[in-house]
Amino acid sequence: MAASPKDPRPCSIADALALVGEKYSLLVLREVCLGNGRFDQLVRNTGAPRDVLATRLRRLVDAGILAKRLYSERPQRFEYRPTRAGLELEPVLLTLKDWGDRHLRQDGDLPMLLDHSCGETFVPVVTCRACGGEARHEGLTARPQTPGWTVSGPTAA
Amino acid sequence: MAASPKDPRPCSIADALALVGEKYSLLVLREVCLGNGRFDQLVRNTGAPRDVLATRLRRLVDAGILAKRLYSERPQRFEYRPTRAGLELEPVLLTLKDWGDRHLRQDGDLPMLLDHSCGETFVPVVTCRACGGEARHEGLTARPQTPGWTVSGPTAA
DNA sequence: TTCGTAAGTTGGAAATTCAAACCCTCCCGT
DNA sequence: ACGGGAGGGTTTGAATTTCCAACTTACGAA
Repeated sequence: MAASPKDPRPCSIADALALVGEKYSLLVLREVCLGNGRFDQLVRNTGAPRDVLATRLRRLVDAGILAKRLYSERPQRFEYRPTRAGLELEPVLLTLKDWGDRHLRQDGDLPMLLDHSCGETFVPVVTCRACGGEARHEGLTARPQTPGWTVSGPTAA
Repeated sequence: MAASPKDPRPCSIADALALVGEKYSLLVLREVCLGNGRFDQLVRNTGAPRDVLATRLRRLVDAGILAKRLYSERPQRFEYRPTRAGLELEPVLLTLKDWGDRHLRQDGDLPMLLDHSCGETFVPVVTCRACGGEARHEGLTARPQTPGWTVSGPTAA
């Protein structure tokens, strides 16, 4: 069956959000990346209801973003850890955190700081792999690859 | 009233997701950043139901992420555009798109390419503002600023 | 034996989502 | 004047999800 006229734009952002865009999923990933991968920790730290958490964890494991690891037999107890693919979502968390730090809080009451191995406090900058320059909206041009899906020129503020 | 024992971890990621983490919100931002800011374009390109879209748009405007702009009086017609704060969420979209491109598609069937002003195809890299090095999980140490909220050491794959 | 911990599952009420239809204002062609 | 059609929503009612509390299972400790 072909694309119906009501299909949305084909897009990797949409596909990614279909996996990790549900409520709590990225908070779960945050905790797991912080090393807090046990069920009860995830409940406490994310605020997710236990049943929703169980559903999210199944989905993230199925998607290959998290892996379940046994940390105790008798009684059997598991903990969740990020896979390679999960760790590669960390840049999304870092840029989101930075945005929240800058726009949703005044000044210095940041709930968490990150130290980089270079010795300084970590602040993320998104750069171009080719030239190393910081990504700016005006420097980017979208080129849709699917016939029928266009964009409407640049958007100035 | 103090923090009840069931409050989740204070976190800018959580705060950011409370604003833009609902279904369709980031897709709306994507379209608006592409210059497709009209209601019917947003319906078609994101797939959001019209009522949900109206709710999301109100929220994003209230949050100062989008602004409503009149592009025609008589009949009055509006279009939505990103504010400065909205544009600053673009790095989140860029890193999410890159993750989706790399993990959710095989090979070269990418639905959209970005050209950078340097002349090359744009691929995002998240780097440290201080040293310029690429952000890697092992190079980052989380330092929670709120008493009672800890992390459990590094997480290796 | 009873308590406590960890990792879920279950049941039912409450909140959201969805699709389709509807509304209102205007512009246009005849 | 009349009948579309476009654009930007709102309304309605059914289908899904979410939420919360309680329950379960499997152990280890006192």
